[in-house]
Amino acid sequence: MSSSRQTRNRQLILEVLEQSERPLSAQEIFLKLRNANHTVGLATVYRVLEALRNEGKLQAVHLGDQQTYYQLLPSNGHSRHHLICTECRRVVPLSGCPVGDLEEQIASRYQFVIEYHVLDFYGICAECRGGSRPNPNC
Amino acid sequence: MSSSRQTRNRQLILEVLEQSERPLSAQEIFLKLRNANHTVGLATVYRVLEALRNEGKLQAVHLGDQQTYYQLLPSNGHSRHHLICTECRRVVPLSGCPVGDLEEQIASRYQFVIEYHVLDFYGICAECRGGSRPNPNC
DNA sequence: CTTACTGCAAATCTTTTGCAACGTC
DNA sequence: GACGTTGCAAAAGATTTGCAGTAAG
Repeated sequence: MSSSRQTRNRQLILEVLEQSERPLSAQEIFLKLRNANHTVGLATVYRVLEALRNEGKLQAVHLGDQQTYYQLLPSNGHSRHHLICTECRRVVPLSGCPVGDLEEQIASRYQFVIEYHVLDFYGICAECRGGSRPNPNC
Repeated sequence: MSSSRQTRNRQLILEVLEQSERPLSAQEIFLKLRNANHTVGLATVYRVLEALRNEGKLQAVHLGDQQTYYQLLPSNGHSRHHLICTECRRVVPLSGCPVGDLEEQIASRYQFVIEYHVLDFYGICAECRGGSRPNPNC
Protein backbone atom coordinates (compact mmCIF):
# COMPACT_ATOMS: atom_id res chain seq x y z
CA MET A 1 0.00 0.00 0.00
CA SER A 2 1.21 3.47 -0.84
CA SER A 3 0.11 6.85 0.44
CA SER A 4 -0.70 9.91 -1.62
CA ARG A 5 1.83 12.68 -1.78
CA GLN A 6 0.89 16.30 -1.63
CA THR A 7 1.87 17.35 -5.14
CA ARG A 8 1.22 20.49 -7.11
CA ASN A 9 -0.93 18.69 -9.68
CA ARG A 10 -3.07 17.05 -7.06
CA GLN A 11 -3.58 20.45 -5.44
CA LEU A 12 -4.51 22.09 -8.74
CA ILE A 13 -6.99 19.37 -9.64
CA LEU A 14 -8.62 19.58 -6.22
CA GLU A 15 -8.98 23.33 -6.64
CA VAL A 16 -10.63 22.97 -10.03
CA LEU A 17 -13.07 20.43 -8.61
CA GLU A 18 -13.80 22.59 -5.58
CA GLN A 19 -14.48 25.64 -7.69
CA SER A 20 -16.88 23.86 -9.99
CA GLU A 21 -20.56 23.76 -9.18
CA ARG A 22 -21.06 20.77 -11.45
CA PRO A 23 -19.35 17.44 -12.16
CA LEU A 24 -16.40 17.69 -14.56
CA SER A 25 -14.87 15.19 -16.98
CA ALA A 26 -11.14 14.47 -17.07
CA GLN A 27 -11.00 16.29 -20.36
CA GLU A 28 -12.66 19.38 -18.90
CA ILE A 29 -10.31 19.46 -15.93
CA PHE A 30 -7.36 19.05 -18.28
CA LEU A 31 -8.53 21.98 -20.42
CA LYS A 32 -9.23 24.23 -17.47
CA LEU A 33 -5.69 23.64 -16.25
CA ARG A 34 -4.27 24.22 -19.73
CA ASN A 35 -6.19 27.46 -20.04
CA ALA A 36 -4.74 28.56 -16.72
CA ASN A 37 -1.31 27.87 -18.18
CA HIS A 38 -0.54 24.80 -16.15
CA THR A 39 1.27 21.97 -17.90
CA VAL A 40 -0.52 18.90 -16.60
CA GLY A 41 -0.78 15.78 -18.70
CA LEU A 42 -4.20 14.29 -19.33
CA ALA A 43 -2.89 10.97 -18.06
CA THR A 44 -1.99 12.64 -14.79
CA VAL A 45 -5.50 13.99 -14.47
CA TYR A 46 -6.83 10.46 -14.83
CA ARG A 47 -4.31 9.14 -12.31
CA VAL A 48 -5.15 11.77 -9.72
CA LEU A 49 -8.88 11.24 -10.20
CA GLU A 50 -8.36 7.51 -9.73
CA ALA A 51 -6.42 8.16 -6.52
CA LEU A 52 -9.05 10.52 -5.15
CA ARG A 53 -11.74 7.98 -5.94
CA ASN A 54 -9.84 5.29 -4.07
CA GLU A 55 -9.59 7.63 -1.10
CA GLY A 56 -13.36 8.00 -1.13
CA LYS A 57 -13.19 11.70 -1.85
CA LEU A 58 -14.61 11.61 -5.32
CA GLN A 59 -17.86 10.48 -6.87
CA ALA A 60 -18.42 9.47 -10.49
CA VAL A 61 -21.47 10.76 -12.37
CA HIS A 62 -22.79 9.72 -15.77
CA LEU A 63 -24.57 12.44 -17.70
CA GLY A 64 -25.57 10.31 -20.65
CA ASP A 65 -22.64 10.72 -23.01
CA GLN A 66 -19.55 8.55 -23.25
CA GLN A 67 -17.60 10.33 -20.57
CA THR A 68 -17.42 9.91 -16.82
CA TYR A 69 -17.76 13.09 -14.79
CA TYR A 70 -16.31 13.61 -11.33
CA GLN A 71 -17.41 15.56 -8.31
CA LEU A 72 -15.92 15.93 -4.83
CA LEU A 73 -17.90 14.34 -2.05
CA PRO A 74 -18.91 16.49 0.93
CA SER A 75 -16.93 15.90 4.11
CA ASN A 76 -19.58 13.59 5.55
CA GLY A 77 -18.84 11.25 2.68
CA HIS A 78 -22.47 11.02 1.57
CA SER A 79 -23.18 10.62 -2.12
CA ARG A 80 -24.63 13.53 -3.97
CA HIS A 81 -27.71 13.23 -6.13
CA HIS A 82 -28.72 15.06 -9.28
CA LEU A 83 -31.41 16.00 -11.69
CA ILE A 84 -29.92 15.75 -15.18
CA CYS A 85 -31.34 17.08 -18.43
CA THR A 86 -30.73 14.52 -21.16
CA GLU A 87 -31.09 17.24 -23.76
CA CYS A 88 -28.70 19.98 -22.67
CA ARG A 89 -26.82 18.09 -19.93
CA ARG A 90 -27.70 20.70 -17.34
CA VAL A 91 -27.11 19.29 -13.86
CA VAL A 92 -29.21 20.35 -10.89
CA PRO A 93 -27.75 19.17 -7.58
CA LEU A 94 -30.29 17.82 -5.10
CA SER A 95 -29.85 18.15 -1.38
CA GLY A 96 -30.12 15.37 1.09
CA CYS A 97 -30.47 11.66 0.54
CA PRO A 98 -33.76 9.81 0.81
CA VAL A 99 -32.35 6.29 0.81
CA GLY A 100 -30.18 6.14 3.91
CA ASP A 101 -32.49 3.79 5.78
CA LEU A 102 -33.03 1.63 2.74
CA GLU A 103 -29.28 1.31 2.30
CA GLU A 104 -28.91 -0.16 5.78
CA GLN A 105 -31.75 -2.59 5.23
CA ILE A 106 -30.28 -3.79 1.95
CA ALA A 107 -26.78 -4.08 3.36
CA SER A 108 -28.04 -6.25 6.15
CA ARG A 109 -30.35 -8.38 4.04
CA TYR A 110 -27.75 -9.14 1.36
CA GLN A 111 -24.64 -9.19 3.56
CA PHE A 112 -23.06 -6.45 1.49
CA VAL A 113 -20.81 -3.73 2.84
CA ILE A 114 -22.18 -0.81 0.85
CA GLU A 115 -19.61 1.80 -0.03
CA TYR A 116 -21.77 4.26 -1.89
CA HIS A 117 -24.83 4.56 -4.03
CA VAL A 118 -25.95 6.42 -7.11
CA LEU A 119 -29.33 8.15 -7.31
CA ASP A 120 -29.91 10.44 -10.27
CA PHE A 121 -33.02 11.53 -12.13
CA TYR A 122 -32.92 12.01 -15.89
CA GLY A 123 -35.38 14.02 -17.91
CA ILE A 124 -36.00 17.16 -19.91
CA CYS A 125 -35.66 20.54 -18.27
CA ALA A 126 -38.19 23.34 -18.67
CA GLU A 127 -36.00 25.29 -21.11
CA CYS A 128 -35.42 22.33 -23.41
CA ARG A 129 -39.05 21.33 -23.21
CA GLY A 130 -40.05 24.82 -24.22
CA GLY A 131 -39.54 23.63 -27.78
CA SER A 132 -38.57 27.12 -28.74
CA ARG A 133 -35.20 26.97 -27.04
CA PRO A 134 -33.44 23.59 -27.00
CA ASN A 135 -30.90 25.31 -24.82
CA PRO A 136 -27.46 24.03 -25.83
CA ASN A 137 -25.62 26.40 -23.55
CA CYS A 138 -26.79 25.46 -20.10
CA MET B 1 -38.99 10.23 -37.72
CA SER B 2 -38.64 6.60 -38.75
CA SER B 3 -40.14 3.48 -37.24
CA SER B 4 -38.28 0.34 -36.25
CA ARG B 5 -38.48 -2.64 -38.49
CA GLN B 6 -38.93 -6.11 -37.14
CA THR B 7 -35.63 -7.60 -38.23
CA ARG B 8 -33.95 -10.86 -37.39
CA ASN B 9 -31.09 -9.15 -35.57
CA ARG B 10 -33.39 -7.07 -33.47
CA GLN B 11 -35.30 -10.20 -32.53
CA LEU B 12 -32.14 -12.09 -31.64
CA ILE B 13 -30.81 -9.27 -29.48
CA LEU B 14 -34.13 -8.97 -27.66
CA GLU B 15 -34.06 -12.70 -26.95
CA VAL B 16 -30.55 -12.55 -25.55
CA LEU B 17 -31.54 -9.67 -23.28
CA GLU B 18 -34.72 -11.42 -22.18
CA GLN B 19 -32.89 -14.60 -21.34
CA SER B 20 -30.27 -12.85 -19.25
CA GLU B 21 -30.83 -12.33 -15.56
CA ARG B 22 -28.25 -9.56 -15.45
CA PRO B 23 -27.34 -6.49 -17.52
CA LEU B 24 -25.17 -7.26 -20.57
CA SER B 25 -22.64 -5.18 -22.46
CA ALA B 26 -22.72 -4.79 -26.24
CA GLN B 27 -19.64 -6.97 -26.37
CA GLU B 28 -21.30 -9.72 -24.34
CA ILE B 29 -24.39 -9.70 -26.52
CA PHE B 30 -22.19 -9.82 -29.62
CA LEU B 31 -20.28 -12.84 -28.29
CA LYS B 32 -23.41 -14.70 -27.21
CA LEU B 33 -24.76 -14.31 -30.73
CA ARG B 34 -21.48 -15.39 -32.27
CA ASN B 35 -21.34 -18.45 -30.05
CA ALA B 36 -24.84 -19.31 -31.20
CA ASN B 37 -23.54 -19.11 -34.77
CA HIS B 38 -25.30 -15.92 -35.71
CA THR B 39 -23.39 -13.47 -37.86
CA VAL B 40 -24.26 -10.12 -36.32
CA GLY B 41 -21.86 -7.22 -36.46
CA LEU B 42 -20.86 -5.48 -33.24
CA ALA B 43 -21.88 -2.18 -34.82
CA THR B 44 -25.34 -3.58 -35.39
CA VAL B 45 -25.59 -4.57 -31.75
CA TYR B 46 -24.81 -0.99 -30.78
CA ARG B 47 -27.32 0.35 -33.27
CA VAL B 48 -30.11 -1.90 -32.07
CA LEU B 49 -29.35 -1.09 -28.43
CA GLU B 50 -29.49 2.61 -29.25
CA ALA B 51 -32.86 2.13 -30.95
CA LEU B 52 -34.28 0.16 -28.04
CA ARG B 53 -33.08 2.82 -25.64
CA ASN B 54 -34.81 5.53 -27.68
CA GLU B 55 -37.99 3.50 -27.54
CA GLY B 56 -37.76 3.45 -23.76
CA LYS B 57 -37.41 -0.32 -23.62
CA LEU B 58 -33.85 -0.46 -22.41
CA GLN B 59 -32.00 0.79 -19.36
CA ALA B 60 -28.28 1.48 -19.10
CA VAL B 61 -26.33 0.29 -16.07
CA HIS B 62 -22.77 1.11 -15.05
CA LEU B 63 -20.98 -1.64 -13.16
CA GLY B 64 -17.78 0.25 -12.52
CA ASP B 65 -15.68 -0.62 -15.55
CA GLN B 66 -15.49 1.23 -18.84
CA GLN B 67 -18.42 -0.47 -20.44
CA THR B 68 -22.12 0.31 -20.42
CA TYR B 69 -24.41 -2.60 -19.66
CA TYR B 70 -27.98 -2.89 -20.86
CA GLN B 71 -31.10 -4.42 -19.41
CA LEU B 72 -34.67 -4.57 -20.65
CA LEU B 73 -37.16 -2.56 -18.67
CA PRO B 74 -40.23 -4.31 -17.29
CA SER B 75 -43.47 -3.60 -19.14
CA ASN B 76 -44.53 -0.96 -16.61
CA GLY B 77 -41.50 1.05 -17.72
CA HIS B 78 -40.15 1.44 -14.19
CA SER B 79 -36.39 1.54 -13.74
CA ARG B 80 -34.70 -1.41 -12.16
CA HIS B 81 -32.32 -1.06 -9.24
CA HIS B 82 -29.30 -3.10 -8.25
CA LEU B 83 -26.79 -4.03 -5.64
CA ILE B 84 -23.42 -4.23 -7.34
CA CYS B 85 -20.19 -5.73 -6.01
CA THR B 86 -17.30 -3.49 -7.01
CA GLU B 87 -14.93 -6.41 -6.56
CA CYS B 88 -16.42 -9.22 -8.63
CA ARG B 89 -19.12 -7.23 -10.50
CA ARG B 90 -21.86 -9.52 -9.24
CA VAL B 91 -25.22 -7.85 -9.74
CA VAL B 92 -28.11 -8.45 -7.37
CA PRO B 93 -31.39 -7.10 -8.75
CA LEU B 94 -33.56 -5.32 -6.19
CA SER B 95 -37.32 -5.35 -6.36
CA GLY B 96 -39.53 -2.34 -6.23
CA CYS B 97 -38.64 1.30 -6.23
CA PRO B 98 -38.52 3.45 -3.11
CA VAL B 99 -38.32 6.82 -4.82
CA GLY B 100 -41.53 7.06 -6.81
CA ASP B 101 -43.02 9.76 -4.61
CA LEU B 102 -39.79 11.67 -4.46
CA GLU B 103 -39.58 11.64 -8.24
CA GLU B 104 -42.93 13.37 -8.54
CA GLN B 105 -41.99 15.99 -5.97
CA ILE B 106 -38.72 16.76 -7.74
CA ALA B 107 -40.34 16.87 -11.17
CA SER B 108 -42.84 19.38 -9.93
CA ARG B 109 -40.40 21.50 -7.96
CA TYR B 110 -37.87 21.79 -10.78
CA GLN B 111 -40.25 21.76 -13.73
CA PHE B 112 -38.56 18.71 -15.20
CA VAL B 113 -40.27 15.95 -17.10
CA ILE B 114 -38.44 13.00 -15.59
CA GLU B 115 -37.94 10.11 -17.99
CA TYR B 116 -36.18 7.67 -15.70
CA HIS B 117 -33.87 7.48 -12.75
CA VAL B 118 -30.89 5.45 -11.64
CA LEU B 119 -30.59 4.00 -8.16
CA ASP B 120 -27.82 1.51 -7.54
CA PHE B 121 -25.86 0.51 -4.46
CA TYR B 122 -22.17 -0.32 -4.75
CA GLY B 123 -20.17 -2.29 -2.23
CA ILE B 124 -18.41 -5.55 -1.46
CA CYS B 125 -20.35 -8.79 -1.38
CA ALA B 126 -20.01 -11.39 1.36
CA GLU B 127 -17.91 -13.71 -0.81
CA CYS B 128 -15.40 -11.05 -1.76
CA ARG B 129 -15.24 -9.72 1.77
CA GLY B 130 -14.44 -13.22 3.00
CA GLY B 131 -10.85 -12.35 2.15
CA SER B 132 -10.20 -16.00 1.43
CA ARG B 133 -12.12 -16.00 -1.83
CA PRO B 134 -11.99 -12.79 -3.87
CA ASN B 135 -14.51 -14.54 -6.10
CA PRO B 136 -13.63 -13.66 -9.71
CA ASN B 137 -16.29 -15.95 -11.14
CA CYS B 138 -19.51 -14.56 -9.80
C1' DC C 1 -39.99 0.18 -54.86
C1' DT C 2 -38.61 2.82 -50.98
C1' DT C 3 -35.96 3.33 -47.24
C1' DA C 4 -34.38 1.12 -43.05
C1' DC C 5 -30.98 -2.21 -41.67
C1' DT C 6 -26.45 -4.73 -41.91
C1' DG C 7 -21.58 -6.17 -42.00
C1' DC C 8 -17.14 -4.71 -42.37
C1' DA C 9 -13.41 -1.67 -41.99
C1' DA C 10 -11.92 2.65 -40.62
C1' DA C 11 -12.34 6.47 -37.68
C1' DT C 12 -13.18 8.61 -33.12
C1' DC C 13 -12.91 9.11 -28.44
C1' DT C 14 -12.00 7.97 -23.77
C1' DT C 15 -9.04 5.86 -20.66
C1' DT C 16 -4.73 3.17 -19.58
C1' DT C 17 0.10 1.99 -19.68
C1' DG C 18 5.35 2.04 -20.47
C1' DC C 19 9.14 4.54 -19.34
C1' DA C 20 12.67 7.67 -18.20
C1' DA C 21 12.99 12.00 -15.64
C1' DC C 22 11.50 14.51 -11.57
C1' DG C 23 9.71 15.80 -6.92
C1' DT C 24 8.36 14.59 -2.15
C1' DC C 25 9.22 12.80 2.09
C1' DG D 1 18.11 7.94 -1.19
C1' DA D 2 13.61 5.56 -1.90
C1' DC D 3 9.73 5.56 -4.06
C1' DG D 4 5.52 7.92 -5.57
C1' DT D 5 4.47 11.11 -9.44
C1' DT D 6 4.66 13.16 -14.10
C1' DG D 7 4.61 14.16 -19.17
C1' DC D 8 4.59 12.26 -23.41
C1' DA D 9 3.80 8.92 -26.75
C1' DA D 10 1.84 4.65 -27.67
C1' DA D 11 -1.60 1.20 -26.62
C1' DA D 12 -5.89 -0.47 -25.51
C1' DG D 13 -10.87 -0.39 -25.46
C1' DA D 14 -15.41 1.10 -26.37
C1' DT D 15 -18.43 3.23 -29.47
C1' DT D 16 -19.52 5.54 -33.94
C1' DT D 17 -19.54 6.26 -38.81
C1' DG D 18 -19.05 5.65 -44.06
C1' DC D 19 -20.57 2.86 -47.51
C1' DA D 20 -22.22 -0.40 -50.62
C1' DG D 21 -25.19 -4.36 -50.48
C1' DT D 22 -29.51 -6.63 -48.35
C1' DA D 23 -34.14 -6.95 -46.83
C1' DA D 24 -38.60 -5.40 -44.56
C1' DG D 25 -42.96 -3.18 -45.40
